[in-house]
Amino acid sequence: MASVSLRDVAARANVSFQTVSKVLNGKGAVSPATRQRIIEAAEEIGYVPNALARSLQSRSSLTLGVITVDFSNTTPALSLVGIEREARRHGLSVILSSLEPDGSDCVRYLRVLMERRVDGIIMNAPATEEDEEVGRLLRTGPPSVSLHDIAGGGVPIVGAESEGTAALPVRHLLSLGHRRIATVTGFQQRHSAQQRTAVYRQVLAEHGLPHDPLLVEDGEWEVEGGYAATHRLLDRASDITAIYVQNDLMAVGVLNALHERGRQVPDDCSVVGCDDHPVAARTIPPLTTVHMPFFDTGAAAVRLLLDRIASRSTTPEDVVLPVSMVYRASTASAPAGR
Amino acid sequence: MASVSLRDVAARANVSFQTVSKVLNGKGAVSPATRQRIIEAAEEIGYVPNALARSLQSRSSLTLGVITVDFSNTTPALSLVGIEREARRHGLSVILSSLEPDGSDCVRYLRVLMERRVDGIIMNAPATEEDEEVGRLLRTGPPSVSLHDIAGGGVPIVGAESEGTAALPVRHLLSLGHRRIATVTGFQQRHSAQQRTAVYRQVLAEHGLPHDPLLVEDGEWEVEGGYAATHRLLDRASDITAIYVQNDLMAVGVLNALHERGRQVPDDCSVVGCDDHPVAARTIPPLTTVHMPFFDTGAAAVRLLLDRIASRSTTPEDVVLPVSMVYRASTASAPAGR
DNA sequence: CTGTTAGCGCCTTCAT
DNA sequence: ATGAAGGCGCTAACAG
Repeated sequence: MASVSLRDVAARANVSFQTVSKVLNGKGAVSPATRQRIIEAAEEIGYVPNALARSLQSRSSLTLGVITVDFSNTTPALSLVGIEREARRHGLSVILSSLEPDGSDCVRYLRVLMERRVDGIIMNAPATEEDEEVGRLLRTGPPSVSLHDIAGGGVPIVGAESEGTAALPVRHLLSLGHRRIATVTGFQQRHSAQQRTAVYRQVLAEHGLPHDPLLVEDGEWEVEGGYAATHRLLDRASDITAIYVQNDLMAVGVLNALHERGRQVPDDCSVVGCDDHPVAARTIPPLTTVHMPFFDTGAAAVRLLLDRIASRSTTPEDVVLPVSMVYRASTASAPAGR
Repeated sequence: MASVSLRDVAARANVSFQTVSKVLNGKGAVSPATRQRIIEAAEEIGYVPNALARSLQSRSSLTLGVITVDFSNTTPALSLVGIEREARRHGLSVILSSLEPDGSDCVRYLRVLMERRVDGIIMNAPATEEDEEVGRLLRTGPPSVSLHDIAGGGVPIVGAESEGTAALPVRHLLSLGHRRIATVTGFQQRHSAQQRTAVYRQVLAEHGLPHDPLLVEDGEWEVEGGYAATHRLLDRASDITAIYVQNDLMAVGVLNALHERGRQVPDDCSVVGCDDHPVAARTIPPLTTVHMPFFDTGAAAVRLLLDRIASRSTTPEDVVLPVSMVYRASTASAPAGR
C-alpha cells in the first residue's frame, strides 16, 4: 500500500523514470529489451499508476459528475445506470451526488464537483428546475447536460418527447370511448407534471371535452399519493370511467384504491400509467402504460456531454427520445350505458 | 474556466502563493489586513481550489469507491443512497461503478478505483461472492467493507441479520396454522438465497415438518420469475396454503399468478415477502413482509469503513443489523379442513 | 507575519 | 533510444 511510484519502478529497472512513463503509456520508442525489463519491474513491485497525478498534469480527470434526485425510485435509478454504463464505455468514472428532496444542497455539490475538476456534469434534479444560482453555475462551469429544465437555459436538455408522453395515453382512452377521464398528476410544481396535465387538457379539448377540475388530483408521484388521490376522485366524481395516472408507482396505489372501492379494472374503470416500471407488467391487472426510455436518456446524455466536451460547442442542442404505448390489461372500452 | 490557481490569487493580492494557501485553509497566522485582501482577490477572480492537486499532496482523495450490482432494483439503490448520504456527511465523494450481471468486470473496476486512490471501497456485489481474485485485491488494496460475502474472507461484512430474515416469516406462517408452506427462492447461486432456504428448511424441521422438494422453486429474484415459479408450484403441489417469497419483487409476480389461478389471498393462500419494498404496501392485497434495513446498511458500511481507515485496524468485525416483520393483509390463518 | 525551499507523481518537450 | 529539465496546483516545513 505504500504507494509505489514511477521512480520506484525506474530504480528497479535501472532507467530514468521518464522512460518508464513512456513504456507504461506506450508512447515514445523504447528498445524491446528495456521495455521488457520495465514491465517486469512494474509487475514485481505492484506498480499502480496514480490517476490523481496524471489528471493534474493532463488537466483532465476522466470523471463525470452526476447530480441526481434520490434514486431509490426506479426511474431515476435507470437513468443513472444508463449514465454510468455509457460513461464507463468511454473510460470515464462517475462521481455521484444525490440531492435532498428540496434540492437545497445542489449548489454546494456543484462546487465540490468543480473543485474535483470533473470534465462534465449531468443533472437529473427536477427540484432545481427554477434555481437561478444552479443555472448560473452550470453555464459558467464545466460542460453540462440536464435531464430537466434549467433556470435561465443555456444547458442542453436530454429527455423523452414530452408531448407524446401525455397525449398517447389520453388518446388511447378516448379511442376506447371514454369521456369521463380523470388524471392523477405528479407533484404539480414540476414542469413535467405541469406539461402532462396541460397536454391532457388540450387533448380532451380537441375532442370537445371541456376541462373539469373535479377530474384532476395531485398524487405527488408516490404510491400512497396515488391511493389517496383516487379515493378523493371517486368521492366527488363517481362517474369517471378511466384514469390517466402520471406514473406507474402512483398507478399501483390507484389500482389498490379502485379495488377497495369495488371497481373492477378494466371493466368498471380503465387505468393507464406512465414509465413502464418493472412492476407494471405484474400488477393486478397488468398495467397499460407509456414506456419511457430512462436508461437510454442517461446514455444519450453522456454522449451529448462528450460531444460538447470534445467540440467545446456551446449551442444547446436538445435531444428528444421517442416514447411508446405498452398495451396490457388495465384498459378496456368504456362501459356501455353512459 | 481557464483554471485560476493559487498563484493567480497571490499575484492579485501581492503576496506569495503559499500565504494564500494558508489563508484559504485557515492554517498559519496571517495579518487580518492581508487575509482580507487575499479573500477578496480570490473572490474577484473566481478561484476554485483544485482538489486533485490537494489530494496528490495530502495523499488522501476524500473519495470512496463503490462497486455495486445493477441498482435499477430498489433494494441495492437504497443501500447506495445510504452510502452516498453518509459519505457526504463526512465530506467524502463517491465514485460509482455498477457491474455487469455476472460481475466479470469487477476486477477491472477495482483497479480503476485503486488508480484513483480512493480512501476506501464498499462492495455490494453478490455476483462476486466466490471470486478469489476480487477477494485478493480487496485484502491487499485500500480499506474495504462489503455487504455480501467475500471469497477468502478478511473483509468485514455489514448486513441484516440473516437467520431472522428467513425465520421470522416462516414462524409467522407456522403460527397461523400453515403446514404446507412453499418457498419461492432467490437465485440459488447467491449465498443469501441459500441461507434463507436453509433456514426455511430448518424451521420447518423444528416443527416436525419434513423437507419436501416439491415446495421449493427458484424465482431468480425477479417479478417474472416469481410469477412463473408460482405456476409451477401450483401445478405440482396444489395443496399449499402459504408461500414464503424471498423478496417482494417476486411476491408481486406470485400474487399475480395466484390471482390468475383463482386463489384468494390470504383466504386460500397466504403470502409473505421480504424486503419491505415501497410497492409492498399497496399490492393487492398489501403484502406482509420482512423489513430489511437497506438504507441503514449502506450508512453503517460507510461508518465502519471510516473507522477502519482511521484506525488502520485490520480485524474484520462484522456489523449485523436487526430485521422486523411488517404485518399487512396477505397472511391469514390456514384454511380449515386441511 | 511572510516568503523560501521541497516535494506529491506524473507528463512533455528537448537534448544527448 | 534514453535522460534532463520544467511544470501541473497544492501543502508542509522552516527560515527570515
